[in-house]
Amino acid sequence: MRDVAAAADVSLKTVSRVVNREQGVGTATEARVTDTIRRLGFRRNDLARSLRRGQSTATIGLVVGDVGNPFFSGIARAVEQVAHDQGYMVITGSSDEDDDHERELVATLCSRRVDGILLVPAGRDQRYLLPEVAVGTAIVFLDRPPGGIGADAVVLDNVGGARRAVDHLLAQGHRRIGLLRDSTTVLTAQQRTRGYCAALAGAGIEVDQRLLRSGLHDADDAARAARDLLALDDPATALFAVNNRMSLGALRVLHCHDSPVALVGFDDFELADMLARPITVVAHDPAAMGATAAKLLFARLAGDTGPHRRVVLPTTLVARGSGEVPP
Amino acid sequence: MRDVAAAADVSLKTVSRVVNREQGVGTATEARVTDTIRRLGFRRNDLARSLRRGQSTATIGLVVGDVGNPFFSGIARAVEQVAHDQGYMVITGSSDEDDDHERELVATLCSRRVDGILLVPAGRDQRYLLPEVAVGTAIVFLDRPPGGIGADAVVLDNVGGARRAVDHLLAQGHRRIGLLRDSTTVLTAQQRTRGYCAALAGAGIEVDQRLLRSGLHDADDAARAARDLLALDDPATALFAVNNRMSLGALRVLHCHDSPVALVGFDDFELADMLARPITVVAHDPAAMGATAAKLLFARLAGDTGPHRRVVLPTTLVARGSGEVPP
DNA sequence: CTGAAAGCGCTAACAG
DNA sequence: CTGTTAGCGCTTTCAG
Repeated sequence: MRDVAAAADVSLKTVSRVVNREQGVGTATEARVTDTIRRLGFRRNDLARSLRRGQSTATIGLVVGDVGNPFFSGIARAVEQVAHDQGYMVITGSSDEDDDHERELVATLCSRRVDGILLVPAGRDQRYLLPEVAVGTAIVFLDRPPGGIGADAVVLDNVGGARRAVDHLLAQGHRRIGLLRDSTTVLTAQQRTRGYCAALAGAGIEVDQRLLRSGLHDADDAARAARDLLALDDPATALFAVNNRMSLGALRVLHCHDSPVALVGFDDFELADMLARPITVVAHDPAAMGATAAKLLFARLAGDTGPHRRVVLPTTLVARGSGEVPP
Repeated sequence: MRDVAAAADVSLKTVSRVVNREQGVGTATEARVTDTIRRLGFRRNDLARSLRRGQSTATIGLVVGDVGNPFFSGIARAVEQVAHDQGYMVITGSSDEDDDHERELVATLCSRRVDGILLVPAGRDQRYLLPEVAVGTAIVFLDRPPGGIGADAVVLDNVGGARRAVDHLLAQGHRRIGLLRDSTTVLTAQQRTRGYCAALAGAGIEVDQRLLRSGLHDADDAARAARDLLALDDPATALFAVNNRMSLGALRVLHCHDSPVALVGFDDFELADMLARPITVVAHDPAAMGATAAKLLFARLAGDTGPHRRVVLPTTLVARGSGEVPP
């Protein structure tokens, strides 16, 4: 900028005015400066700008479990869209559902002075965020509510959705319904398990611990667990998968299984309706979740200081076949 | 930092030393400073740090067509992983395959002084990047080679992959093979069309322009075009879809079509093998592409000044059924 | 309409 | 082992 000023024979401030389209620059001067800028290939340094202005880096952070998972990439896409409309960029990080990794990502984002953070928490305790909140960083939770602190959150009706899924299986006459779930620490898995238990309780069925498989990290784990459940002395006749990866594993097993086994999965799939055995799911809208959370964040950045809000998005049971198999 | 220095009764520089774990601070002093930092909730401002050090913001930019598309989110995930290993974060942006949008995103990234950019170009001309390259920003192209400038690139064997796909259909006896492709400006679509034409030429078949459908922006467009092709007086007996969205549209049509029509698509799908009509695809590895490109970028950032490299990743034809249907 | 000086939060270079 | 000074590239404040 100094170089531009020297070359155009004006003061630094004048260049700054031109760059920022401020008023009060003579047309001739402006033309000369604009020209010099182009000639020298000058580009404003937004780092320095943010530093000096002391606020708004026009950047928000997004921490999800894994951008490679369509659920999260759907969120990411929507967030990016809203951010772009506001002139913001987004730094995305995947926590791999790991507590420490989550904290590390958040810390880095804060060090870079992002204006706000959209967080899908992996851990159960986000008290580590208290200093950041105090400093004024806006934070909105996605998919799972905050632990140990108050904050805005956009979540799904997990208990209700799971309950409806399992009720649906019960209505088909199933009594032995296996549960496939990932890490027990992730709150959504817990809530969906609650829905599962509530449905069974509603039908007067006691939960058989052997039908509950936890700590499954990926589709392969889920597939192994599904095979297990179908090989029990008193095997499961139906499966409830708490998320898309669990469903994927289950699908892989059921696809090669002779006697039909019922399956309902949480999270929808792109090709769900065109499968050999179209899968019945608890569907919801990841993009709506991302967009809602992002809008909430920008409302906070715009000065909204109302009480913490919790938005609960609905889920719908979409019957496609795999859930309508009798025992 | 000044506050910490004052509160701990040391100089600014000493705090800086502690924060950066530099040598030469008395254990007692260090403890005092560390304590004060925690007490005051101090966090180093990486913006100011980057500004002062004059290099490395430890951030790279990634511009893709649409993070919501599994092809791109697979890339994003791999890029993020490599970046994280290097202590970098990544700012991701979706161009929506729009030329202007691409330039705007790149400009913003440059203003933020990212150390490097991974770019899936939407447009055909990236000469606008010349000033950035001159300034030292590292740039690696993904999926499509640069236009008008020299730069590293990681691409697929598009012509070869498409040719094999169409050869495969020809081997089944097909003579009227429809082509579904998106924007004609996107180079990958052009190359895949070249492969299509080459295969037909190899079989001594002239290209029928009515079988070529271009400018399809999404799966819905592709579905409409596919229906058209099957409703011709002399209808297509097979379809070649140039990417996952085109395939999706075609699948949707073929799924409800009585007489079987052959289909081969470029890009693999997660559930491809479990579909009612398992889809034959030209498969490749998006994650490998992202990782390779990211590693190339970091090699450049580490000082590699060799000539521009072009890495061509292989494609494989995976026969699953939809491509093995006779006319 | 234009410019000079000060300073954002930090680190590099040099003292002590 | 610790402190002082200058300055990264920009904007803000105030004075022409």
